[in-house]
Amino acid sequence: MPTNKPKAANQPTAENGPTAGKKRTAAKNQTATKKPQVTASPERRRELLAAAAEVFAAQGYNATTVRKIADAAGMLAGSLYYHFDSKESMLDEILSDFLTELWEGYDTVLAAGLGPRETIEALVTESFREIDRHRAAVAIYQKESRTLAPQPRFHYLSDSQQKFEKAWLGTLERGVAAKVFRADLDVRLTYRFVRDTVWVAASWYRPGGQHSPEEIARQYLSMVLDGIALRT
Amino acid sequence: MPTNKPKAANQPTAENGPTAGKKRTAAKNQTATKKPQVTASPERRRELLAAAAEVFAAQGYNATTVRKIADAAGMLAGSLYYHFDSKESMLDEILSDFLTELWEGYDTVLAAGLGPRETIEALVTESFREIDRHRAAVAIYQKESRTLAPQPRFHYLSDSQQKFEKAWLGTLERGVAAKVFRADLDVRLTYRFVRDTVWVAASWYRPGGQHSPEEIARQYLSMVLDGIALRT
DNA sequence: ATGCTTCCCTAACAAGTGTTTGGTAGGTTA
DNA sequence: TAACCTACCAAACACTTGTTAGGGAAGCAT
Repeated sequence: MPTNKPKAANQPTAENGPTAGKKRTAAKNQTATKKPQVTASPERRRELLAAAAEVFAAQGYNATTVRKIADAAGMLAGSLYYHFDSKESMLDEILSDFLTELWEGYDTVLAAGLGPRETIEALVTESFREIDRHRAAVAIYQKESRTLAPQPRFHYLSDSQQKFEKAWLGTLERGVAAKVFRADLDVRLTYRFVRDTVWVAASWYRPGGQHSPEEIARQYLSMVLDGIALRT
Repeated sequence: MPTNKPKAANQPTAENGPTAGKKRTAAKNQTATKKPQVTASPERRRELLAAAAEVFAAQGYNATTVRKIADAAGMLAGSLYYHFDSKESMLDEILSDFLTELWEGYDTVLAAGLGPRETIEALVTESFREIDRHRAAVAIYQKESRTLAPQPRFHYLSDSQQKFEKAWLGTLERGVAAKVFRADLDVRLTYRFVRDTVWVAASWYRPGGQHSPEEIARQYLSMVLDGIALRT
């Protein structure tokens, strides 16, 4: 499954033509297990991934060279390949680790059988907690997910987005039906607004700031649920 | 779009000179008019910039090669340099053009002497109109502004952000003082939420969709001002 | 015809890209 | 002691990147 990578840089340029490849891959491909190092300590691995995530989040994935990552980790570029088999697989691991943890939290909330309003409140709070814990990963997800999702390797991003939409949209609709939320608002539009605002917070949130995730969630929910206008 | 065929080439570069030194002409200073082509028709220039903006928005600035831009424009990479003197200057022109137009609209609104709530409404509506007209530029701005702003060349991005914050925050505070907005919400947090949600819309908005900019603004304002919860 | 201008192409260059190969210091085990 | 494994470095390789020279076809003015 993770074996053959299209070597050079992708590209949908219709015809790769006869002039394309220069016989680069020197018939090395036979032993299936391409995994380079499984023996490595998982701790060092996580350290390196954390370093990489910071750089990815700060500079963007494409603008980040493996040499910058290695620099941040205090080693040389080539040495990274003892731990990971490509730059892309680092990104992959960062994102899938994050999403796995995220959905653990979400699924717990969704299985709790709360009412619509309480579900929204719990989801938002949980989201800000995830931002607190995976700031870098969330920022990367925000910036790159749209470009990555079409790639087969990152198909789980699309899956996640669909699950995401289903959970939020479903809750909103349930709330409208239960006369907990207003019926005159476009549910899909509302969903987009809510979703975006929550996650964009990763771009300005700094852990250890003056607002805890719970406080931010409280303020945000107050705004979205009750509005900022003063009732008269 | 006529796909360019001339992708053969790729010659073996006679000697990969170990004489690496040879610093390229940095020429970073833009002290005076160093424009390479002023003679070019401004119309073609805008066409090319529009094409570039689309690719930048879709793939990200760093992930976009000048060859992709040229492809989208139906020409070859080198030909772009007849119109622009660098890839960066294309980005520069796209962003500064957008911001110039944006502030024309904003300044008009701010000078109208409206009340706090009406000012917010007008700003939001104006923002969605700008998204409608400069979707690509807004998307680029969203993705890259944080990385670009520190660079001297893009210092106007920081300026704009400060003006932006001043206008929005000022209006919100004015509204709180006038008892038009709630006093128990953190104004700075509210500002961030509102700002982000408005602009992130550029990532999903498609002109010609089922919602006009004005309709989106209306829905959004309804949510932020009055909340989505049903009043009982 | 000539020259000039506009706009693009061909072909290259040098620096930078992700990745591979071979080596090796230091620890652990036999 | 030797063999072995882990985690890294040094140096390259194959390709892509932004950018530049030189040239040439088409149009216009002289």
